[in-house]
Amino acid sequence: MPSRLLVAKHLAEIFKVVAHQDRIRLIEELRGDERDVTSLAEALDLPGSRVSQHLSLLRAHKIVDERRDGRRHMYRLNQPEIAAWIVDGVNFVESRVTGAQIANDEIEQARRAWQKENSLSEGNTE
Amino acid sequence: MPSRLLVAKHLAEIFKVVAHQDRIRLIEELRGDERDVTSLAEALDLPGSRVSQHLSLLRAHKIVDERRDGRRHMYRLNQPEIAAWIVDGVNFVESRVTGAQIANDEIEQARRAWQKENSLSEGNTE
DNA sequence: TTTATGTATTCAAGAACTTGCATATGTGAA
DNA sequence: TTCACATATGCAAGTTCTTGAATACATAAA
Repeated sequence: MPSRLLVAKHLAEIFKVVAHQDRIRLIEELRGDERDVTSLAEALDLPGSRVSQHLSLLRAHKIVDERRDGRRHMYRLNQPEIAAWIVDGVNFVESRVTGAQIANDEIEQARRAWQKENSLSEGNTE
Repeated sequence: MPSRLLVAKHLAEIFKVVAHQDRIRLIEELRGDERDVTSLAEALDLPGSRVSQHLSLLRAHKIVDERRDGRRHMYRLNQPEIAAWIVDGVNFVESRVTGAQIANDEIEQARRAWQKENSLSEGNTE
């Protein structure tokens, strides 16, 4: 089987895992520090079991790592660069969205916020 | 805060559109030139109607543009940078995949191919 | 010039499959 | 036991794929 097809398949898997509002927000929340499930559930305003389900998917795809601390389960990004990659996707949202129901202002604002915190957590320059 | 949620939602949409083996390959095929449906269907070894369905989704999300030439429908990437963005995603496949059923060799090979053709299409004409 | 024929592509409808979510139950630490 | 979280189950909702018919255009024949 041609390697292109295989790679396309695996890429599609990655995209599928990330292609969810809540999982994107989880990755967003995890940019900086590691976090426990309860704090993530509060931040996202979702039931803990749902957050746990999402995290287990992210974990299965090695996007996050888990560590136990007493009865808390701490999660962190396994590959922090993935957050930056997602931010790049915002560029396509922005141009795609012209004339749609979301204001470019809001996107710009959110992008700045992401990037600001991203560069804090990665400690790099632009 | 609400803008973050909105952006996450729109990002998720983009990811969903791209999160399919065949659509990724279509974007791949379209990196260089515009192409007609039949040639894409042959390249991907898929029935034309399926290719057409995928293209119409990509079109709906302004990822591709369509132009008619006689009885052919020519498609091209609306935002060619999206191809480069997808290539970046290969990095996550690669590290995620260690110990899985796909050889890193194959990924590396496919990535080189993608990037080579990408820089051709972005730098000069073919 | 109309009519017929072939070719390129889209559109539509349903079956098969996948994902998301709520709820309930299970596990291990304090 | 309670807290913090994970996992199982099952159904609703969404996606993908197949098939087949519809549209659009080009060309050739009458």
